[in-house]
Amino acid sequence: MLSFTEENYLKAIYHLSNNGSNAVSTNAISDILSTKPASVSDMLKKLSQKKVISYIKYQGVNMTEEGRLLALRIIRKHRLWEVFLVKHLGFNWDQVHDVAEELEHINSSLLIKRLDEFLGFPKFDPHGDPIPSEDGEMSPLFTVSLDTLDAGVVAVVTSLNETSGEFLRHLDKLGINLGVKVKIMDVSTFDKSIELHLSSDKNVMISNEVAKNINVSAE
Amino acid sequence: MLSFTEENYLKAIYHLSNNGSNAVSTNAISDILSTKPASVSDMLKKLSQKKVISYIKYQGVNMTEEGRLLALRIIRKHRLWEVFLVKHLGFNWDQVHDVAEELEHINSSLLIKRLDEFLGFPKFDPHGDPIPSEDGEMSPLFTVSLDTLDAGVVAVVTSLNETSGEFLRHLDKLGINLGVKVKIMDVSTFDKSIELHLSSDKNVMISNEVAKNINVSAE
DNA sequence: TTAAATTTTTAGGGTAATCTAAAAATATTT
DNA sequence: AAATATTTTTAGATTACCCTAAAAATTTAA
Repeated sequence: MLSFTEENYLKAIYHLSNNGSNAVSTNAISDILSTKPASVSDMLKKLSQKKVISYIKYQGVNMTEEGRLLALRIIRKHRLWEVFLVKHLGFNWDQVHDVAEELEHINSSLLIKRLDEFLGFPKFDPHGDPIPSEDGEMSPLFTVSLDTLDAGVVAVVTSLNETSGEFLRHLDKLGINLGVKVKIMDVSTFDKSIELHLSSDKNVMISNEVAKNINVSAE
Repeated sequence: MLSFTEENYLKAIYHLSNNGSNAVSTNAISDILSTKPASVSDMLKKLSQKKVISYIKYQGVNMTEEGRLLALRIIRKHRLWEVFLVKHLGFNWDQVHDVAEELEHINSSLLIKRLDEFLGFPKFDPHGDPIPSEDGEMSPLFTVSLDTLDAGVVAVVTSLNETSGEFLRHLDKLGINLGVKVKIMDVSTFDKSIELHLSSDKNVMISNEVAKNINVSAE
């Protein structure tokens, strides 16, 4: 059984390792969790003893299969709660993250089983990210980031690489949401900023930086 | 802002003081929370500094108005979640307590506002206990415990004084639930055990001990 | 009303998670 | 490949919560 804090470390490591494949550095973890590298070193020893990561001093961290599964269970809970908050409690997609961050640590397998059922076994959360099954399986997303597409291509926004409130509000202002269909009108040769035509019939300009953080499935 | 643990102490004190009216002893708190009296003494100092209780050494604890309100907010969350678990996730009334005990500490006023709305502003939880409003108001329950009634009286089960799984399962076996109408058939002069006639047309015997823990509203 | 029993508090420690400062290992640059 | 810079770890403290053992206050009983 992992503590609240241990669960947060494990989740951070999972995200940084992209799905458990890469090794993760101490500093990267301390950055994400806003703790000091020294604290991370301490925690890595503990998680290593609990066999959820494999850890060689100075060599970074890898997840064990057990750790990967535990992380996916937490992510499953997080994303199911997000669906509940948006679909049933009328939350906005940029309001759910912090609350889901708390709810994901509630421990009750019955609760999650029933919540999943209640929600109709959703496969994706409100940001378009896939919800892992109880044994860690996920529907893959075949997506690319907006900055890789050429003029003329039509695509649908499916997920984001940035979840800060600032970024989400910026997108809201532009009228860009999950599920919005966009057409690439022009890619500037000057700074690679992109002109988009939205399904709302509006044209907007986004910087290359913004485009990098928007994932779409091309049609 | 109170910690998870501080919230649990405050809630325990609230319950023991019946709604903030009586003084509460250190031992009573340590019993309920399964900690040692020494730990309680430590915590009382902290809660006193935070002005949620008033505390004079060796004299027991009283809640401040601020503390009473905070306790009621936690109880409000607990009971709203219980309604959600039973009404929407199909939990049994004897399965909700532990999960609600975790959910009650999630901090988001928007979440609770929306949950209340989603549930249709319920006034009572699945055990028949009243749900406090945001500013601590509750619908009063005019109830008596079953052991105070005489033969011939008809009443409806509205709440319980015991919430242990054992007790709840015992009642389930007997066919006694919230909302069940009971008629007192006989009160034994030997051990004060009571024969009940249930709305299901069954007759059952309950001990005086059990009767003491069942509250009813007499008709 | 004094002695005994009980309750409550203090003193001193332990563990989990955090920190700062300094040391050790690794990586980069010249 | 030696010097420098960066990353990571260790050492030593701090805070929150909990413990045991002993002391102090209060309550009960003889």
